[in-house]
Amino acid sequence: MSNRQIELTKSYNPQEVEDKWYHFWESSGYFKPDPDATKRPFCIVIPPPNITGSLHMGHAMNVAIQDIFVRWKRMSGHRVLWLPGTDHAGIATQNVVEKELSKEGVDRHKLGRDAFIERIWEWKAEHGGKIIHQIKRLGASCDWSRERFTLDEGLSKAVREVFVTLYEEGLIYRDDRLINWCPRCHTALSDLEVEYDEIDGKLYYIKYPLTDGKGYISVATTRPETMLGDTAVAVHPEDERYGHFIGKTINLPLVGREIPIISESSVDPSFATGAVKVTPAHDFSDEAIGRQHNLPSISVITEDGRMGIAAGERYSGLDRYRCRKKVLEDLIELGLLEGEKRHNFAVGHCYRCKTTIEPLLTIQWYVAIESLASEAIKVVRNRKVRLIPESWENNYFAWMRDIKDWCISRQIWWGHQIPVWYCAGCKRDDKTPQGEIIEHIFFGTVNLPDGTALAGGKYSELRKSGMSHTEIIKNSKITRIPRDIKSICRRDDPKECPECRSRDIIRDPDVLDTWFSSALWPFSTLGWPEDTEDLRTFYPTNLLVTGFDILFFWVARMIMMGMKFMGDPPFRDVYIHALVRDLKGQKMSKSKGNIIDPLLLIDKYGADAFRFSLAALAARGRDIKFSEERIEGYRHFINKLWNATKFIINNEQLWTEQPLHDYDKDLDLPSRWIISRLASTASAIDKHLRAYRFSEAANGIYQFVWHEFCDWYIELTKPVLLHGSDKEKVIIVNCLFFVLEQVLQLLHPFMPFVTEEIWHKISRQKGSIIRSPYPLRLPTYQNAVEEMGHVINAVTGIRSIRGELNIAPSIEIEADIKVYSEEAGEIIKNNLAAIKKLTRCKEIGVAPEVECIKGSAVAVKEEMEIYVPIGGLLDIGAEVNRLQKEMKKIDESLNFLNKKLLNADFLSSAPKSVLQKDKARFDDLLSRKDKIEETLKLFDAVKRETTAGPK
RNA sequence: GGGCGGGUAGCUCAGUUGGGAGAGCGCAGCCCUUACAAGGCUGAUGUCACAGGUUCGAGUCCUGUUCCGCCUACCA
Repeated sequence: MSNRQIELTKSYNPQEVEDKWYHFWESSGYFKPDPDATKRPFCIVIPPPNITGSLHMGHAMNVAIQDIFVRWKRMSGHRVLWLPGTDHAGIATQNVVEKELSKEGVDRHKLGRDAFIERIWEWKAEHGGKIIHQIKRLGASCDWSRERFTLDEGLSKAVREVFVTLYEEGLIYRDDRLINWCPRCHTALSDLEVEYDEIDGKLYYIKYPLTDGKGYISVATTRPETMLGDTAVAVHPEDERYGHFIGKTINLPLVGREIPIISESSVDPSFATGAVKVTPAHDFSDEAIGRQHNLPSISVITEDGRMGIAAGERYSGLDRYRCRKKVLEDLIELGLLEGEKRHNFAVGHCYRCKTTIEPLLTIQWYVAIESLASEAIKVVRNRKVRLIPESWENNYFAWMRDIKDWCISRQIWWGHQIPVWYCAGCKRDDKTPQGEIIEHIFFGTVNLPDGTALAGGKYSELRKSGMSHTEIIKNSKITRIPRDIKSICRRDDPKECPECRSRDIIRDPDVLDTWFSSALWPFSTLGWPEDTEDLRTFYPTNLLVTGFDILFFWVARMIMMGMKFMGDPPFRDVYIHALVRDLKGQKMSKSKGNIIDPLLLIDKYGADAFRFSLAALAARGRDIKFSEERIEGYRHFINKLWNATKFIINNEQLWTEQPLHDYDKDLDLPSRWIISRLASTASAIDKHLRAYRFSEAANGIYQFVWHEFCDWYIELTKPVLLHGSDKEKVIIVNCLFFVLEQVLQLLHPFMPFVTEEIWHKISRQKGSIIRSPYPLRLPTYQNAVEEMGHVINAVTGIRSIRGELNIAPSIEIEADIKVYSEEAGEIIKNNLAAIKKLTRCKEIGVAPEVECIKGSAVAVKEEMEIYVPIGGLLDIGAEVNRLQKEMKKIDESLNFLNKKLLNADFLSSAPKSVLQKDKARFDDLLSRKDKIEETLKLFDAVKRETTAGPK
């Protein structure tokens, strides 16, 4: 037996222990996969957070769920790897550092590409670890020795390999198309990176005069400035108002261009004027019309969101919004603005900086997505990849069906630069070198030794004027490389053109979409393209935990790339958790100011309470409205556990540390009961976790610990500890410790810190709870639950009487229990001490025949009637009231059951088990009804006596 | 316009194959019973959105209606 002195503080103090245990775990290597190769591997890769980010509720939810799962799997005997890392987040990171630079009055172009990238690495070293540190505070048991970053050497190699392979197979190509352009970030964006927000705008009606002078046609537009690039007006072929105009031409106001009126069935005649101006270079639907009708595309807006030369001298150089104003003014002056109307419509915004997107005609790199997508659809369809909850499958399929080629080039510097070179020396078909059509636009101007200032020009000319190759590259803000220039794509950086040996090769300045590297995450982090031990062991990974907001951005693309390059999907299960919203159900966002900072919650309540709340709230497929009150409740739960531990440890000197098995035949009913209940709780939790039902798992253990272990079992041990024999005490203390240990283990995945802290307070345990075996296959004792039910009924019966009749706890009462069976009587008698203690009774009589004494309160339970004689103290009216209320309930149930049992159809078609259950219940209710009726009669007699008065 | 999810106690939400409606918080009453007042005991509260249907039996399955979210779409 132990003679250690263990002291527990009055309440649990998370701040004091969390850091300590985290360091202990990490430094002891517990987060690394178990070296035992016979264990089944289990692997999760973390959704890499953005290095510029800081932890928000979404991350917290995501990380908490993964850690619960990982810790559970680790304890269940798996060789677990949870692989962490971060994402370089091209645009976001570049924006952050650019902002920092602008405070110093520096522009990235002044700094130059290499120096700027160097600067970002410095920033990353200083601030990039912030979110990792925050994830650790949640208790995340990631293997940090394997932490990866999307711009790591290894991951970059993977990106290069994938790009070159897809390029060689023709699945990566370059094309001129209309794309979503952010004029502020100065880059192309993929369709997914555009957010559409409804805005209060205006619809302007503009008169377009016919060239033949016979009237005009009115068009409606939300963007008048784009009219400068109009190349047609479209009307519906069957529109009676306009049919006769088709084939005629318009004299485009302000520009003077003659443009045709074309017939286009996609035009809705009922909307606005029914005539649409067509600007193929600045509107996606117009681009489609333009292609169909072979219309020219005239770009009138530049990459800066200003009007270009093609917009005409009057407007060139103006910002797009200033130009809109000016166009409108000019139209008014000409009397061509017919009117304007309020109009709400959706406008695309950059998801990073919220600037209004400008559709621009540019040349970009694309991934041909169709063949990749069809494989990715297949594996979800045949459930090689399971989406959980399944309802996301529909969304997934819908998106994959309509998927468009993926624009992967970004006009920024931070990221994986595209491994493509263009040779200035190679000759084109007309024998002129390619360098003559490669155009450079400089940042500012470059002064040549002869004094001329250059703002850019064709590569060949710049070379002729004396600039070196590197000078040209360094000063280029924009490099325009037309599509017909041959590209050189290599696994190694070429030093010269493989065809003409020219050293004037220009690398494509663009970098890849960050999601391109994220798409490779599940295998690039494990070492691919090298054939590593980790890759062989852990790929395909078992589970991906993510929010639905990146289902398409990331999950779908990982599946595509996994299938393409590994021939196997990157994970088996995808658990898609809900979004965390505020109490009103609104998305948390900085602009709404409704953000709850998870770190503040951890400071205030501890990581365990916070994690437990997240788990308890994580019902499948539903958004979570988060409230602080809820955490408070779970902090109380931790405190409850802490105090139960205190009680148990107070009796530590009686703990023999022998396996409970040794006491098996001497266990009393409450002990057999609590162990049986523990066993079913453990298996229920296991079942729930397997099915990703985190809330049920959390609530199950909560219910057990608080309302069975603490409310009943610990209370029931008290009389034994006070009055029992030494042997009884030893047994019950061993049982207390046994249950506590199992409870800690069951709870550990949910609340790692407090369970580890308590685990170490218990002397028997060596090492960390983190690698202790998760409780499964615990013993259960036959009939223990049913038998304990009698004890509980007796106690609650007496307590109800006390409570409802307001008998002060200080008053000790007597009670009589009339039992219906010998077995029930035995059980009650065997546990009488406990029942007395829990009901504050000084005496309880138990017999099959007990008669109701006058002035007794009555409770009728299954298998027993309880009488509490309180003589003159009894308020007969109140007691009659109470019984009548109970009668009413019983009658209602009886009616319901009676109807059912009289129904011939029910009797013939319901399963036997249901029938039997209902019959038994009916009989029980009926006998209870009889008892209560009897009692009521008795009271009636007493009442009459009292009213009649003594003679 | 299309798709998805949801309407269950005062609030926030559970409710896995159809078989007597649950939890937490809040509320009311009584209690500092030597682990815990961040606690204990007792109690009250529901036309499971509405209307039909299938079934012996529906919160649960089907159809329609309605309200609320989210995603998606080229009404300029």
